[in-house]
Amino acid sequence: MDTKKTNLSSDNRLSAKERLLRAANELFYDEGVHIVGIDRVIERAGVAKATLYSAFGSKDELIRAYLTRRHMVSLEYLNGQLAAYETPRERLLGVFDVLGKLFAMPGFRGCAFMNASAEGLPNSSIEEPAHAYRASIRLLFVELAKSAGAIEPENLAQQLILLYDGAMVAARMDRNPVVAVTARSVANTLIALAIDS
Amino acid sequence: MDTKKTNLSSDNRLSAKERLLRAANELFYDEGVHIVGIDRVIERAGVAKATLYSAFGSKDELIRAYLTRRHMVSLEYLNGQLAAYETPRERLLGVFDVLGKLFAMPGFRGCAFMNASAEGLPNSSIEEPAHAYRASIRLLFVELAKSAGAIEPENLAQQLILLYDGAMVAARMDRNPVVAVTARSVANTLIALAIDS
DNA sequence: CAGTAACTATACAGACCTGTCTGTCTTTTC
DNA sequence: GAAAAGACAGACAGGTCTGTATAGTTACTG
Repeated sequence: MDTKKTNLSSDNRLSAKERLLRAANELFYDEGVHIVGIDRVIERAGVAKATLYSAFGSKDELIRAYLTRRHMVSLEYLNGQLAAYETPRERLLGVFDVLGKLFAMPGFRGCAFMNASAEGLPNSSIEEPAHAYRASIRLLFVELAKSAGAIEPENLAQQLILLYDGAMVAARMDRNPVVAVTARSVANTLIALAIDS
Repeated sequence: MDTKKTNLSSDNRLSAKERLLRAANELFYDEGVHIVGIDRVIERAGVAKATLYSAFGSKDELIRAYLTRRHMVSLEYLNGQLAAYETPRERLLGVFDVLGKLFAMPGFRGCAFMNASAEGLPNSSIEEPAHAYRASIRLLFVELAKSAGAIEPENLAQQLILLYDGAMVAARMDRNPVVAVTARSVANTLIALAIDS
């Protein structure tokens, strides 16, 4: 009836915890985990403050849950997109096609894990999900490099991660989504050198 | 007499404004512009709060001054290091040698401009010094690429910036300073392809 | 229908933040 | 030596933040 608030994060059919996670995802990613306060999250989620604290225990734990969720969703999305490519070599390049799409999306604000990590104190509890995410990305590149027949898969993976991170930074800070094309082209060169030689 | 506090930022021979800038540089870089409050800055600088506000007007303006100073110092350091190399081509590679040194320094916490940008709201006043810094880095790469005889200097510069940013991110997030070597080696390949062909 | 679990709304404590203001001390300058 | 300028310490206002506590409401369940 009262479909006045139409955003997903306050859809009453969803559990309070789910609405909180969605609201956290939107606000934390758009504005930063530090600037956004608890009150804004519960307001968007349409949830009482006590519910948040009974579900997550602390804001810190909510931030970690937001990052963990984002880790899962991002990897599922990436793997889903890569499934459309036929060979490991095409999938390696496909990563940069996916990046190009992400960069062009409205509201793109860079890598959530880089941003959250830059906001937190050194050795904060945020670093753990950030490391987990980076380990997953690295594993993806290493496995694909192996399957593609790279002579030194770890080395090729590290090179491609450089391009991946670099494209992320340039897309965010220079507001230049086209950098994904440059990264893809360099990746193509490096892959050829790592496989054909 | 009371040389109890021996850190540079409270050296009484320096002006209050200079001590504030040094204290801001240490604290903002180490812990983040958002987490560090005015009180900690003035305490480390050994300066009264009113002095800060008469010199800078606001915390935001102090942050911008910190970034502007850091922009100048970083570029001077980089150019100084590069002067030891003989050819433009060596200087292009030399950038990654300098990065390697930076990454290995104790207290390295990534790029101050990336960090500050990630902490600020979208369209915050922090973005301006960040953009200025990135423009300077881009100009450096483009000029060197031109001098080195690259066929498409802008293209080579963009490729090397990808490596530069990527190395920054990996050094910070993966705590892996050795990534500068990988970046340098890829840069060498790309430079050869952009010049020799 | 009674009881339980979960949620809402709201007020509050305690800490911390930026920025202003008052008043004192020191140093420089005429 | 007197006046003026600048820096000092510290209190304060007004706001925000996290997290807790209280009390009332809804919804399910045996």
